[in-house]
Amino acid sequence: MKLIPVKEHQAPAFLEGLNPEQTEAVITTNGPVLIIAGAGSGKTRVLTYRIAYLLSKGINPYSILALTFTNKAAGEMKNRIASMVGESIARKVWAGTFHSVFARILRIEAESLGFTNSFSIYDTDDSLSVIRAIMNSLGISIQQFTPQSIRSRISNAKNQMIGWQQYEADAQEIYEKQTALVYKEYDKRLKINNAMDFDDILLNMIKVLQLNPNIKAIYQKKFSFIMVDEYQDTNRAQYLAIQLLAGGHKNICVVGDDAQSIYRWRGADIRNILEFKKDYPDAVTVRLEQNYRSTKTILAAADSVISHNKKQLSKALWTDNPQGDLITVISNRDDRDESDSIMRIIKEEVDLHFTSEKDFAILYRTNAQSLTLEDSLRRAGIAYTIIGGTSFYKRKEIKDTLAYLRLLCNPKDSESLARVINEPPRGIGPTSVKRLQAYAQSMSIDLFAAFEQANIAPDIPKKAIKSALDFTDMVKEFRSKMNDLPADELATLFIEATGLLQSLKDDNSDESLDRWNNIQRLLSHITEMKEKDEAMTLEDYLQYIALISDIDETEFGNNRISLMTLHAAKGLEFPIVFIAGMEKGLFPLGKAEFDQDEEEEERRLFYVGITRAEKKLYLSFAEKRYRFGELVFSEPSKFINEINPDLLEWKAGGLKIPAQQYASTSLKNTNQYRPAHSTFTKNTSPKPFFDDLASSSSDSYSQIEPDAPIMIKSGMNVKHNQFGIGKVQMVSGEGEKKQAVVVFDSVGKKQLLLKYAKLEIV
DNA sequence: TGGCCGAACCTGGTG
DNA sequence: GGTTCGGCCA
Repeated sequence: MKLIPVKEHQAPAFLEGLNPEQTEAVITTNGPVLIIAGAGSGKTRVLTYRIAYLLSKGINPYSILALTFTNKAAGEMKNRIASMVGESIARKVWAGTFHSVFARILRIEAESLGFTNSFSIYDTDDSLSVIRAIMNSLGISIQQFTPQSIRSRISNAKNQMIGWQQYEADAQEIYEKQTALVYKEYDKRLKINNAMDFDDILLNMIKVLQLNPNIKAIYQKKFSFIMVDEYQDTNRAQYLAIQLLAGGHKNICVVGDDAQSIYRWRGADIRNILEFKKDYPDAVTVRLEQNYRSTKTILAAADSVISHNKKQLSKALWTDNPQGDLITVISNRDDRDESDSIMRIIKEEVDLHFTSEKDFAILYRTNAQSLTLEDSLRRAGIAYTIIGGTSFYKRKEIKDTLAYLRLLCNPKDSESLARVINEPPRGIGPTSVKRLQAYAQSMSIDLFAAFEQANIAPDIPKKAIKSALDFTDMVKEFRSKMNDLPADELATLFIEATGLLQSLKDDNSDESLDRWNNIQRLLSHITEMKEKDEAMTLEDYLQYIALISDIDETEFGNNRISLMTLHAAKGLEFPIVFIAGMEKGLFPLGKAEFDQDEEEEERRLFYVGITRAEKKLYLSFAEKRYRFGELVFSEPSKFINEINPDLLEWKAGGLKIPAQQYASTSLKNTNQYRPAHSTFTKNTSPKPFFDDLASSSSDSYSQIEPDAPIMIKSGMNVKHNQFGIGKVQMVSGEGEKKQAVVVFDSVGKKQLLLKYAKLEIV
C-alpha cells in the first residue's frame, strides 16, 4: 500500500485549533497509534480531524474504516466529517458500528460461509424465542434453566470465540452441559434459517477472513486506514477482527480510556487496550489529558469518584474551564416525586434562563426507570426523545411487521414464518405448525417449503392446508415482484396483503388503532429512508433496522430533552445533565455489593455519567421506588458520598408532598439539606406521610409494610421449590432487599431475594 | 383447534 | 407494571 505523496509539508489550516497532543494524534497516520483519551478531551474531534486530514491528503474515502460502538457515536462522527468535507465525500467513508460495517461486508461475502446474501439478523428477542423453542423440543426445563441465562451463556461463549464444539467439550456442571446441548442446536437452526444473531456477525466476519486468504487480502488492501473508537470496550472477537483487517499495513489507530470501560459484562477485555503495545511494539502513544467539556467542579467530582477504584491507570485530566456551579443533589420521596422535581428544574431553566430543551439529558441506570420519567415529561408538556430505547421495535406489531418483511426477503427464515403465521389468525394452529415443523425437519427442508407441501404432509386438516397454500402463494407472488417494485411500495402492499392491518382496523379498540398507527409509522419510515437513498432495497432496510435501536434519530437534538441509560450516554455531552436513581441497589446495582470488579465497573459508569455534563450536574435519588411493580425502600447511593462534599449542595425535591424527616437516613450532610419548597413537615412515623393530597400518586403508595425478614444465615442448608437443596454462602441487605447467595446442588450459585425465594431451612 | 384467563416472570446494559 | 406462557374450556 503506497501513500499518495503529501503535497506540501505544511498542515492544513483546520488543524490550527488543536493542541499539540491532538495534532500529533491527527497527523500520525502511518503505523499503529494508541490514543489514550480522557473524558471530554476532544476525542471525537481528533478522530474526525484525522479522517479529514487523510482525505485532504487525497486518500480515497472508501479506504478509511472507522469503527464505533454505538450508532449514536457513528452518526455523530459522520455528521462532523460531513460538515468538514461535505456530505458526498463523508458518506463514502466506512464509518459505523462493528455490527453494521461487518454486516454490510457479510452481505457481500455471505456465500462463502453457506449463507445467502439475504440472511436475517436476529435480535436478542428473536434468539431468545429460538432458544425457548429448542429447549422445549429437547425437553430441557424452562423453569430450572431460564432461556435468558442459557442465551447469555451462549452469547458470552461466542464473544470469547468459543464454539459449541469446544463448549461441549469443556462443559462440567449440569448448567453448562445443558447449555452445550442448546448451543449446538441453536447454531444449527440459525444456519438453516439463513440467520445470524449479533454475536454471529462478529464471528462470521472473522471466519470469512480466516478461511479465505484471498478475501482477507482484498479487505486488508481496501481498508488501508483503520480507526477504532472505545477500544477499551472491544471483546475478543472484535479484537481479532480488527487484527485481521489491519494485519497487512498496520495503519491502525485505536482510541480509548480505561476509566470508561463499562462493557466487561458483555465480554469487553481490558487487556486489548492495555496490551496494544505488545501487539504492535512500534506503536506511538498519544495522551489527551486536557478536558474541554466540563467545569472544574464537575471534573473534580469525577476525579474524586474514580480515585476510589483500585484498578486504574493514572491519569491527569485538567481543564481551563471555569469553576462552575456546585453539583446539586436532590432527595425525593419516591420515583414519581423525583421525576417531577427534574421536570420542575427543567421548566424553570427553560422559562427563566431561556435554556433550550436540547441542552438537557436525563441519565439512568436501567431502562425501566424511563417509564416514570416519560410520564412526568408528558404531563409537564416537555418534548423528549429516548435515545437507544428499543421500545418502538419491541412492540409486538412492529416485530410482526418486520418478521413478515424478513420472510419476504429470506425464504428460509422459519423463525419469522412461525412468528407471523397466525397474526392475524389463519386457522393454522400450533398443532399444525408443529407437525409442519416436524415434516420440514424430516425432509430437511425449511418451514416455508413445508407449508408449500402442506397437502402431502401428514395429519394436516383440510382447512389448514388451504390456508397454508394461500399464504405461500401470496408470499411468492410478492417475492416475484421484488425486483420490480421499490422497497417502500413493496413493503406497504405486502403488509396490506397479509391482512395484519385489516385485522387491527376491524378490532377497532384504542389499542389496535395505536398498533395500526405504529405499523403505518414503520411503513412511512421505509419511504423516508428510500427517499434519502434511492438504491435502498428492503434487505438494506431490514439490516439497518436490525442494527439500530432508535427510529427517531432525526428528532434527536431537535429541541427535545434526551433520555437514555448511562451506557447509551457514553461519547455524548450535554450542558445540563441529571443522573436519576442514585440509590443503593439501583446504582450501583445490587450485584456489585458482592463483587469488587463489578463495583469498580459501576463506578466507571458513574464516572462516564458525570463527565457527560458540561456546565451543571444534578444527582437525584428517591427514598422509595417502584421496582417489579412493588414498592422498594432504598438508601442514597454510596457513590454520592464518594464525591468531595465541598462540591455538593443538597436540595429536597417534591412540591405537593411534604418532605419527610431525613435525619433517619444515612446521609451525612443533613445540615446542608434545605427543603426547596415551604412545607417541611416533621414526621417520625415509619409510614409515609400522606395528608390531604389531591395528587393521584398517593393511592398507589398506600399499603407498604415490608414483610418480616426471614431468618436465613450463611452456612445454613436450605430448600428452594425450584432449585432444590443448597447451602447459603452469604446474606446481605435489609428488610425487603435482604438477599442471599446460595449454592445449589442442581444449578450452582444463585442470588436470591429472600422476600420472593421462600427458602425453607432444612 | 383456538381463545381466554390467571400465574409467573421480569429489569443490567449494547448491537 | 407489563408481558408471556401454560392450562382449561367451548
